[in-house]
Amino acid sequence: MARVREKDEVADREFILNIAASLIRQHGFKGMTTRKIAQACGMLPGSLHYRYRTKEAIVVDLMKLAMERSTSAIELACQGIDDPLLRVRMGLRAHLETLVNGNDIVYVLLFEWRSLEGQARAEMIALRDEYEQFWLGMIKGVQDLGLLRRDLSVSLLKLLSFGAVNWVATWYRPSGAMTLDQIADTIWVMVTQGVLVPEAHELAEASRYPSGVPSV
Amino acid sequence: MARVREKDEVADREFILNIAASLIRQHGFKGMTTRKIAQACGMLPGSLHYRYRTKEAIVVDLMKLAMERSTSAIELACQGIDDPLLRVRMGLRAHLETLVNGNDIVYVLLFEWRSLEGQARAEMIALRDEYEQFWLGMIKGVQDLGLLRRDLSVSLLKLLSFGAVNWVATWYRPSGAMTLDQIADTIWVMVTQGVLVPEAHELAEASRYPSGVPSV
DNA sequence: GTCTATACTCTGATAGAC
DNA sequence: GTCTATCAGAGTATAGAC
Repeated sequence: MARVREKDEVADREFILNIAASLIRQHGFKGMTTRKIAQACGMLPGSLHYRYRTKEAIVVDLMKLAMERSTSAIELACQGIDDPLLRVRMGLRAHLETLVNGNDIVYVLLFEWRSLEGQARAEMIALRDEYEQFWLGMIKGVQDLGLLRRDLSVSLLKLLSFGAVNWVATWYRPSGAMTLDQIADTIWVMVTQGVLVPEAHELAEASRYPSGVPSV
Repeated sequence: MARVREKDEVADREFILNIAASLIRQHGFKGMTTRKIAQACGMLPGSLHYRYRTKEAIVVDLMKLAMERSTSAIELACQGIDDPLLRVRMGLRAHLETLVNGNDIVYVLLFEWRSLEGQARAEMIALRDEYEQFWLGMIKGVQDLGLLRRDLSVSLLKLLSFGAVNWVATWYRPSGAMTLDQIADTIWVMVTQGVLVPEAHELAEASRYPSGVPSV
């Protein structure tokens, strides 16, 4: 009996949080109201307040769920793969998929954590850093094989490729011309080998700012 | 007399919009209140309402200003440069600089346009598309020289590199370890030549998803 | 665990004096 | 062009019945 109850609790939690995430994505944190969540869940505001005592508590729980989902999706995708290069490629694809194909929970985690303040915000930043640390480890696996250019900062590469991937969520539509596989493959080619034909690499390296350009 | 007045008007406009952008970046569109803007401008709410009849009108004007600034910064940076490769490199650097070193106006344009609804939203999307079209032209200049890999979509490359650049605004701090020049150069190397040593390009190309991985 | 009813606060916007 | 004063609505959160 206790087990059945527990299952229902979890299901309700995800149901509520999915709706909350969708509303936050549409209207932002301040634009999402507890009334709207309750209504979409078929409850009245007072009932939702029984589950979550404050609006902020909903978002904190939502982001924890997003972190769990994202991390486990990547771990699953990399399971049993030893080649560090392929691990990154698989992880990148898994990250992209949970971001755009799951629901709005991961999107909210990545784009709306600034909405939180004080303690809740610090907590989220810590969780996010942990997640990015995970990525850093994967990239370092490639570095340890001596496959990374030595003139580039690893943590900067992490942030830049993270940006290319996460930004996809701002424009991707399932009905669009590009499939997720095409996008993931193009990111992979761009980041690992660059977008220029090999013959042009020298030209790109040689391009220098004209004199007189102020340093930014 | 009329000229002096006009100068004051423009100055006031930018003053108000800078403050509004800063507040939106901190609290989101809904979290920014007209009262807060007025207070930070040393006005009372009624006075601000005389300048902008609705809250949405403030944001629309703000985004128009952001677009003007961003476009003119890039045009200035590319002025007199013929090499398409260098044009992109200079434009990218200028875009990055107005995004993180100017003030919060361009940030709000790129990250908060979803806050708008209806007519105002459509207007902003049109302006943004125009801006991205400008970038597409620059990238096509490189393609016309035959320097771009032919297996990649140009508009996808635009979106992906746009993502890598724009995401910088979410983590960059002027006091951080990286200078803007370092960041811009690393983006350039990553996007044009890739982050792997040339010897590893073959490995990256050869890495294939293991069988049994469902297509996403 | 859900409902009803409500207290309290903040918000965008307005009207009219100066 | 700025101020004072204020309205009507929406927001979070609460208290207590069921």
